[in-house]
Amino acid sequence: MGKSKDRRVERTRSLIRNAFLELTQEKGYSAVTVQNIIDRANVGRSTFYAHFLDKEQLLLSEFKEFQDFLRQQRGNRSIAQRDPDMCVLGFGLAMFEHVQENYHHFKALFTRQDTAFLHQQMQKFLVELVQEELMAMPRDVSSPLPTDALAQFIVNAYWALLFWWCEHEMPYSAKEMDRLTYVLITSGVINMLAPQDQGTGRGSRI
Amino acid sequence: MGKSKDRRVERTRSLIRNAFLELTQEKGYSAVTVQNIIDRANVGRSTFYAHFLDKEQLLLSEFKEFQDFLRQQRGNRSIAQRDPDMCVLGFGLAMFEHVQENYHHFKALFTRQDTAFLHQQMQKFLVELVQEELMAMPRDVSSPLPTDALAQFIVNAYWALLFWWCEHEMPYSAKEMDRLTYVLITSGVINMLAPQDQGTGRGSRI
DNA sequence: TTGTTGTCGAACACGATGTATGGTTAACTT
DNA sequence: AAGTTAACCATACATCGTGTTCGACAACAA
Repeated sequence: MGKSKDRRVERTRSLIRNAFLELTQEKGYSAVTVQNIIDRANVGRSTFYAHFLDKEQLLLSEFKEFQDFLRQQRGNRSIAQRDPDMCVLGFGLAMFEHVQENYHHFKALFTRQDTAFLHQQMQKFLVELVQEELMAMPRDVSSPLPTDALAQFIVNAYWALLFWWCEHEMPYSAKEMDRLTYVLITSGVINMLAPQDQGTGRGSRI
Repeated sequence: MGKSKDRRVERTRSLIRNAFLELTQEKGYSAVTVQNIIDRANVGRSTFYAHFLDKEQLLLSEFKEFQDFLRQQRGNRSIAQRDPDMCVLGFGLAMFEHVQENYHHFKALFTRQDTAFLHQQMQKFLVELVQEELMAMPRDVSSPLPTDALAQFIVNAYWALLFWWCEHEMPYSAKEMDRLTYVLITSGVINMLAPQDQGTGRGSRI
């Protein structure tokens, strides 16, 4: 199971998907119409609606693959066996690397203004993942900020730098970016977790 | 000058503006149509288009007021005479306070998913302001991250917490939020500015 | 082969957009 | 107070994109 049933649906979905990505790169998401897509894909109108409810659903299905990838990366490294230096966002490096590989798709889908709602969607998803990680860590209960706010902070920091990195054509390596983001975040976070403890800024443990 | 010329235009713009804000609160931005607005405002169709090019322009004109407010707040405190504890985002506190006052408008305009492009717009604007502040500060030139990336980080941190705060019906005071955000940011930022110097987390100077 | 299922393409109803026009009235001007 | 301006209204209209429906046909699985 899991394999395709009908070669036709495979073909059609692929045609639509490619046409969509092409057009999005060319004109930006909101400028692309369903008509454009089915013209480029050479596919009947009703066929499109047989596969996707919407232009937006098509986008989200694309975006879901990225989500699955990240969720998988998170699973790969259990919290216990993880390098302490990498523990703020276990899949942070993997995220930078994946974006680097799929640079053009990512830029088309995320860089434009008209896909801003994707950012929100993405951040919401990431916040959940990070929150789970945070909750699995031993931390001061009397911490001034609740876990979800902290997660929001961390995710936004990662996303901000990821976005900047992508907009500026990736001037650093994925590893450097992950490292920079990590340093930028952790010392501040340390203070939130254990206010009495003076963070050294090079602390390897949270 | 600066005053209104015609009472009619004042009245009409106000009617449209209010109808728009009401409807946005009720249905969310994207669900509101021009037809809805002019019905609620009891205004002719052509009248609407005589004042605004677009539904989007109407939104942006609303949003521009917030921008002007922040720019003004920044101007109020010159960088030199500012309390060192407040120097990451000079207008940070003012921003939290302003959002608190216009809570419902803010929530209607920024909290929904379909206005996500406003976030981007807003962050872009804030990044420029923060970047100016950063450049006016003495800092290590060999800093690993360029100024704009750093500004992006700071703005996203503020925005993330502002957003969280607003979504959770403001569980803390504006002052507390500003303080928390400040602490969360600075110690990490210190490390970026002067890597050799070990940040203490309570550093009062950048 | 036979029945099922994906696809085609054309047509259609619907809703929203933005423009144009000529008449009406309220607000400014003197 | 009377005259002038221009903001407003109602209506109509062309346009465009959407999402649905339907009968005919072709590819698929059994």
